[in-house]
Amino acid sequence: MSILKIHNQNTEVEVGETDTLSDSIRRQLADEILAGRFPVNHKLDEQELADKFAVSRTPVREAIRQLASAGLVDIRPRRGAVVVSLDPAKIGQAFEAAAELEALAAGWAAVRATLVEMGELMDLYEKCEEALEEATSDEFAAANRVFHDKIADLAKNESLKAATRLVRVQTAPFQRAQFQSVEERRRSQEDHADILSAICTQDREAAERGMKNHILRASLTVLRDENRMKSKG
Amino acid sequence: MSILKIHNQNTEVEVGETDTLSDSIRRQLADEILAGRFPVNHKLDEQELADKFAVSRTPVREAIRQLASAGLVDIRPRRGAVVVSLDPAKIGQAFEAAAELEALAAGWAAVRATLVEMGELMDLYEKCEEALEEATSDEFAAANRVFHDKIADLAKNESLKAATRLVRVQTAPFQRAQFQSVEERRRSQEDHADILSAICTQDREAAERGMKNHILRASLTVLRDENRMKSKG
DNA sequence: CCGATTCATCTTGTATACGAAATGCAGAAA
DNA sequence: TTTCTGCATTTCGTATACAAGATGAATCGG
Repeated sequence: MSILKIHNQNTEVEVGETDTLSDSIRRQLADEILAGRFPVNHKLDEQELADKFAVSRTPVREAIRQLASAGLVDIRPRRGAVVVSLDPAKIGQAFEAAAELEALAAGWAAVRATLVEMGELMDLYEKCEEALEEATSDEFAAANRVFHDKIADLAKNESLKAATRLVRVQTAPFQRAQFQSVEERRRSQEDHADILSAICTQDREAAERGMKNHILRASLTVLRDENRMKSKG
Repeated sequence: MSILKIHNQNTEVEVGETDTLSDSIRRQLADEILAGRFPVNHKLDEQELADKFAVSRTPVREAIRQLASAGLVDIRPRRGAVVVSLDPAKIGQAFEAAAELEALAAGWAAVRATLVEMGELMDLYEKCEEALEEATSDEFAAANRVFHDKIADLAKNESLKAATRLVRVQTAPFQRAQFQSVEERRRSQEDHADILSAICTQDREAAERGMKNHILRASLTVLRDENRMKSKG
């Protein structure tokens, strides 16, 4: 039942009481990969990482295996694990899929959310609003994520939520850069307003459409930036 | 030639060439769980399984971790892993999500498949046709799965395919019983015909609708059977 | 000069050992 | 009788040891 073992809301990655070393290392490695601190196709040497974290190879191995399940690394038997190469085609597919899955969730949320839950979603929308101007881009990104997660909750389908999480991992490395500009945040928040109102009026179609457009638009922004970065240097 | 094979003489462990022991054990455990040979909430004792497969705890541990990532077992740190309990609500959600994801895939397949690929899909359809009458229910189920997998391929989106796979794991235990009756196979094959023709005429809407109906109808059949089984025994 | 082969080395996969947390039970206290 | 506590046992998490495949360089043959 607790697939939500991973609470990423706090930025701290300390070892909790109930947590195991493997979990801690998995989180730290995931963070590093998603932050792009490992180059693509970088080989993850078990012994090297064990030394780095001052543990034995065992928890490192387990962490790497879990990262492979999450789609962050690729394991070739007896030849080690490498950070997955996210070629543009795959990235595009991930955003495309994410748009559909989150749109589906928004649609279901529109017809399944209770009034109380709508209120909660509004609260989260306002949290984003507050983070619009003054907060750091990471803080806004966090508020943004909470908003989206809430919608996934309101869809009331654990399987869809799990699927969404799976896909979102692929797109995560690129969303980091998204909210650098206040402009982009404002556009994003406008979309959120549309989606929120669609959900609160139980307008399923509008919710779906709004979320799909929201993600596709953001995807295009991100991918264009990515391309510009590449061609520049 | 490998000592591993000699070592495993007395067991059922099959070691492929590229495969690792962990992989082999993961597959076998997954099969057993999906076949319902482990009761729900059954605790997976690492040492016990290690003895059963005549290996050490290490590969068993890795296998269990991967099963957890696949959503088949639930690991509580320091308290072991148990086969997940699939309460009816969760199962329903899984079918619901599967219907949407596969419908999405069918829709994309309709507008993205090449003529050659349509031909290949037709071939797979006919494989199902052949398996309709004479084959065992497991054989038909296999052909059925290949057909669905092909559609997922034709959607040309790796992320969606991965998401579909994730969700399908949850529904797999129940699809086993589905094709026991020839009647049910015929209904299923009728649906396939509709979906196939929609894809081959590039009718996206029809493909989506057909697939969604197909899966929802099958889901209802399965779930009703499940309920009957329960109330009877 | 270039390619294939062999051997040394490195890395992964698996086994085993050990410490620590969880579980279960017995016995005491209320 | 019930519940709490303390201990013994079990099982898990991690460390370490060992075996087998992969990697790469040096050598040999063309």
